[in-house]
Amino acid sequence: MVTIKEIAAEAGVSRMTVSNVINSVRGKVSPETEKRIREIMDKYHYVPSRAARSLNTKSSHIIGILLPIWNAPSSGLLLNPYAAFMVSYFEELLQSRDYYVMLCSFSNVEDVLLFQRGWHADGVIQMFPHDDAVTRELAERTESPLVVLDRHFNDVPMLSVCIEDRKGGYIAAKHVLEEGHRDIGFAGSAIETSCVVSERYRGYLDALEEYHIRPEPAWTFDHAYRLEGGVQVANALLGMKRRPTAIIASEDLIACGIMQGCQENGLTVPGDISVVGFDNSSPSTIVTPRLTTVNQFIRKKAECAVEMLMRAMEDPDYRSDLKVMDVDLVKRGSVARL
Amino acid sequence: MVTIKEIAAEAGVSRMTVSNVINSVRGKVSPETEKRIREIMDKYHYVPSRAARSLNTKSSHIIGILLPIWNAPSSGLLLNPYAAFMVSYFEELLQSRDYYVMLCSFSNVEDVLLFQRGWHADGVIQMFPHDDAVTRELAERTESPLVVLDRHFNDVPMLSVCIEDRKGGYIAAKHVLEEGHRDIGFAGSAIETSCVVSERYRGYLDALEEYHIRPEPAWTFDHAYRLEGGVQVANALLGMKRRPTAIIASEDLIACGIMQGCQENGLTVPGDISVVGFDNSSPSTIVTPRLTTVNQFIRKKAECAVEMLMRAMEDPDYRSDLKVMDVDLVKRGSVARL
DNA sequence: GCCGGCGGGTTTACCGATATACTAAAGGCA
DNA sequence: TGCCTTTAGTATATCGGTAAACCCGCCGGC
Repeated sequence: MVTIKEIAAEAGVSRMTVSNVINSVRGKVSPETEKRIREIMDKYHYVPSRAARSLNTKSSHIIGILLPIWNAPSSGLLLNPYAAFMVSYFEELLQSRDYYVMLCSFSNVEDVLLFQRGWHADGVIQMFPHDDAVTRELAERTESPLVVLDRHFNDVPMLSVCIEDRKGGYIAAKHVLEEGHRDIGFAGSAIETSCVVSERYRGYLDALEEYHIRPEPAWTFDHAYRLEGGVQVANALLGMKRRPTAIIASEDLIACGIMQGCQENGLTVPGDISVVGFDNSSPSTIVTPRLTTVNQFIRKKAECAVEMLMRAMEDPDYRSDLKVMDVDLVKRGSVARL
Repeated sequence: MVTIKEIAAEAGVSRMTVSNVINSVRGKVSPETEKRIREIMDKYHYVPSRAARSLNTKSSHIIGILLPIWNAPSSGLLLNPYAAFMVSYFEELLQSRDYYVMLCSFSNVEDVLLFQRGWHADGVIQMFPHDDAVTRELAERTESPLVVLDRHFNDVPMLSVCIEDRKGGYIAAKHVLEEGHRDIGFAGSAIETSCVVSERYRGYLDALEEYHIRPEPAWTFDHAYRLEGGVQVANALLGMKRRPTAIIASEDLIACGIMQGCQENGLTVPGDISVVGFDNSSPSTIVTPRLTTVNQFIRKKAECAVEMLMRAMEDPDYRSDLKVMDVDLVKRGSVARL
């Protein structure tokens, strides 16, 4: 593997001159010399070593994507379609700016600090902050700029990109209300502990209140995790004397589970029950009927997070900000007019 | 940020002694000295710099995951659920061995070489080799061990992990044959150009031949890409005077599209038409009825690829190998007995 | 004629670790 | 006692770059 030394030797200049060519330092190298050096670099397909570079410049060009490990191994976050989209967008946006994505699964804050110190990551992004204590500690102790998705604390300086969760819950419920539904349930993964879910739930309550409807406690389903959680909700629904005519789910996958559970037991969607999802992720178009869902602009969210990170990397005073991204409703086939 | 120098100074030893502690070199440091040094390292939360390390050891501990860019940006590979699983498993398996996953999207071989040279990646993994010319060139020019998924050439030394695609196509078709079907179609994304798909197609033909059935050309659908491709196949099916009673898809998402297209037009699955998918990826459990599909052991495949890579990194002579992973059929609800 | 500035370089030190070779003291054995 | 081996280190060079300071010739201005 050819190094800057060999290039310099062959060009008959010092290494520093080659370095100046690499970094396009203006007014340091004559056009002829530059041309000569570039030709030699091309000839040997020379690429400067990132490791050697980062040693001096204190900039590794590595961005860590933090993937929390929940419990079992291979509970990998990427298994969530929304996360997979996110990572994919991050990779694209960052690589185009010459930053590279390194994945880092972690179970506690110490793991992250180890990662940051070891790789000298220029920045890190945390997705799915499921544990507030961890997120808070991370925000306080991180050694390079951190952008957190979907969570923000006002009492700690931190950079966050969130979405209008409450509005999302609201427009989902409002939509079914406008379609004539009055008996509306809610199914969420962790209404109590997950801030995202509780906000969505509050939005749902807001809409009901607007129509002077008191929510029926039996129709609020907590701890409905992923597809199976949705199926269980459907089973519970099936056993009820009086059922809601519509149900709002805190995530698409839960909505899909509800649809599946209903359809497998003779209830049609949206004929017997209307369902609204949240995220507009890939499952929402796969099911039949396609799912009406609250759309997050994932791409814009990713762009926003990257912008924040880049700015924080340049400006050491930029360590506290919150961007809240809008949401809208994608009407597809899972809601019927009553 | 504290470095080895400060640790050495505080411990009153040379940096080399600290280095020996870090690397647990036996018989180089007395137990007392080691204890003292470790305490100081802990006190400062010292973590050795990977960049500095890799400069000398020629081992960066970076593994690149190559994500081909097909055409438009954000055609990101991770959007494919199978790919997301794979990357997630790689990340987990590699990090537990102290190797870190760096994502690298690329549109040509030159991009990959730049990546490898720049980061001194210890190894790279290519997923979704859609272009044989690129894969071949990559295998020839790669600068660090390369493991290719789902593609192998016998005339080039290369390390590959494939699956029994032909067997997969065969058991899918055989299953519906055993269930009494005789009019069986096939829908694939790129039968001609994608080796994976063409093998699956051949397996399908094998099964038909075993039952002395001549395939009906009108029931072979090529260029059915992703969900929409499947929907289009369904639409084509709907317009036919004589329809197959079952259809084998080369990927789950296509199968889901077929199901959706049929269900939206009054055809029931599996009542009117049976569908078999391929991959056993997340969409297969989301749809109703759940999809009968050919299962790849994705986790095992990932483990196998990682083992190969590790071995190749140790043994410079290990540069040609092919592992073919088994497949089986997951019977769910999308196939009816005729 | 002298000084300052600029273009186009070079020299030297350093980033944070490791490899290699070397040393000094202690222990084993004849 | 002398020689060899082992233990526990140190010294120095090096990995592949970059930062910072310095150098030199030339030109323009006063």
